[in-house]
Amino acid sequence: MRAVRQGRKIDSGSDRAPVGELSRPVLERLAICHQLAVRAGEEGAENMSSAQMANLLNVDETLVRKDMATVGIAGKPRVGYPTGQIIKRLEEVLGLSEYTDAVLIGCGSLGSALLRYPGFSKYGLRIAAAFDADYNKVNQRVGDYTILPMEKCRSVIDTFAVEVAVLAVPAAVAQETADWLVARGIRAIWNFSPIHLRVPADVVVRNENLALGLAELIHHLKRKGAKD
Amino acid sequence: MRAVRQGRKIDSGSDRAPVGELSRPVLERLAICHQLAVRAGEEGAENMSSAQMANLLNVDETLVRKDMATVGIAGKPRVGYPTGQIIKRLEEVLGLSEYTDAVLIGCGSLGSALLRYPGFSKYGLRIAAAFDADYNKVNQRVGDYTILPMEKCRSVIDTFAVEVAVLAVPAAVAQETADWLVARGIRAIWNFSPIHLRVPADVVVRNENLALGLAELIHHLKRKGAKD
DNA sequence: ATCATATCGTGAAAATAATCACGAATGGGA
DNA sequence: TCCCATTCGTGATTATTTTCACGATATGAT
Repeated sequence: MRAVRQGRKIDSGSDRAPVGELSRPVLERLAICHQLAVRAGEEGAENMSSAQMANLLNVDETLVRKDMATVGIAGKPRVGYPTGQIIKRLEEVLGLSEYTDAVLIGCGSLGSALLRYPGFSKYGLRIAAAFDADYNKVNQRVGDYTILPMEKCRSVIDTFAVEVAVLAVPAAVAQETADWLVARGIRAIWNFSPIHLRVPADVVVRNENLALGLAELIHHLKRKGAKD
Repeated sequence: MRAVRQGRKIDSGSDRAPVGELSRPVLERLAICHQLAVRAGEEGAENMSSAQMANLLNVDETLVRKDMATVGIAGKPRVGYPTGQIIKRLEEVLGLSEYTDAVLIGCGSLGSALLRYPGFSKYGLRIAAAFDADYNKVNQRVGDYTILPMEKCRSVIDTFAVEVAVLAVPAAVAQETADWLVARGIRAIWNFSPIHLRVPADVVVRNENLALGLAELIHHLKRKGAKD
């Protein structure tokens, strides 16, 4: 049996300085470094140099060294940084090493895909239950989950002390759903609706805005095309 | 019947200065401003002030004014910026006003969800066809599409002069699939695999890295929780 | 054992991004 | 009509992020 309580350190003895607030660029690079290290490890590499990582990240190698220093990963001259330590330490820092419980709201096509997405559990997110306001969807099975009616959401949040919600509802009801969740104790929202949510200052929102990604991609494509 | 050729301006007479390279932060804010303006417009607002947008974006209002200036949107003192013009101009700048053709590779749960996602066409991306290497999936219908075998991908790319690919294949084959696509003329990849792709310098990649988003969300949640 | 070289670590400098401060313009009310 | 409050526009300043420059250190070859 496994502890369910999220957000608690499972003191494993190797905790280092808790690392202060990390800025977005740093966090982004660290997450990518984690992936790179995992891949390198799978390919048998014991170490990675800052130059290797920097090359893949398209930044100066100094910056990678600074990032490593920020989270307390030490390298060795002429060798690099040990992949094992990169992976382990970054999983601590990025919060990937402990499970976090979440509820998923909205089981349309995107929500259903997220429910089936194996990556979540790999990255430490455990969907406690999935909900939909549409009674036609309630009781349907999606992957390992049975869709529950919104009425039951409150008790699940309370029972598991869930603080994170994955929001995949239509744009039209995204804001009101977010308000409802916040009122019921949700402290962090991973928002997949194409709406910029307005929440109290003590609630964290990450907008996974596909429109934005698309805009950025197309903008760059056009720029490149124009250039050559 | 509709023109199919993508990437061509449908000269509508209102083209302004083509706007140089926009940095990522600017692009991000503009995309959000677009959404805000759409919502405000739906609620009947003729204008938005920089202060309103800044408040929703959590930045200084000056910055919003600078962004507007960057893309050539003018406001009026005491009134603000006309929502209609914000929407129209930003759709031009962000490339949302003309259709761009794309192929979608990988029709697993995420790929299928993307195929069904109505937001794409709203934001100017037209999926020409969807492909999967798994013959069990070929000929299945997903939304409005029939999954095609990878063998047919090349001819679709050539026929429609497709430059954009949406990549939703498993991590293990993401890199090789990307290489294959690039070799066949794809110039931009919207990557949903949890892998940092390596591509030639003249190819644009946008990594829609869910693990990264999750890491950022959880990191901030922990920070907040520790603070109060 | 010593040297040459690759790579880390870090303070200084440069580049980029965001905010501040304030003048200019506009619409509404006395 | 003229003033006042509001909001835009933008140069100067500050903060943040990235790169540069260079000394320190460990490994492998002679």
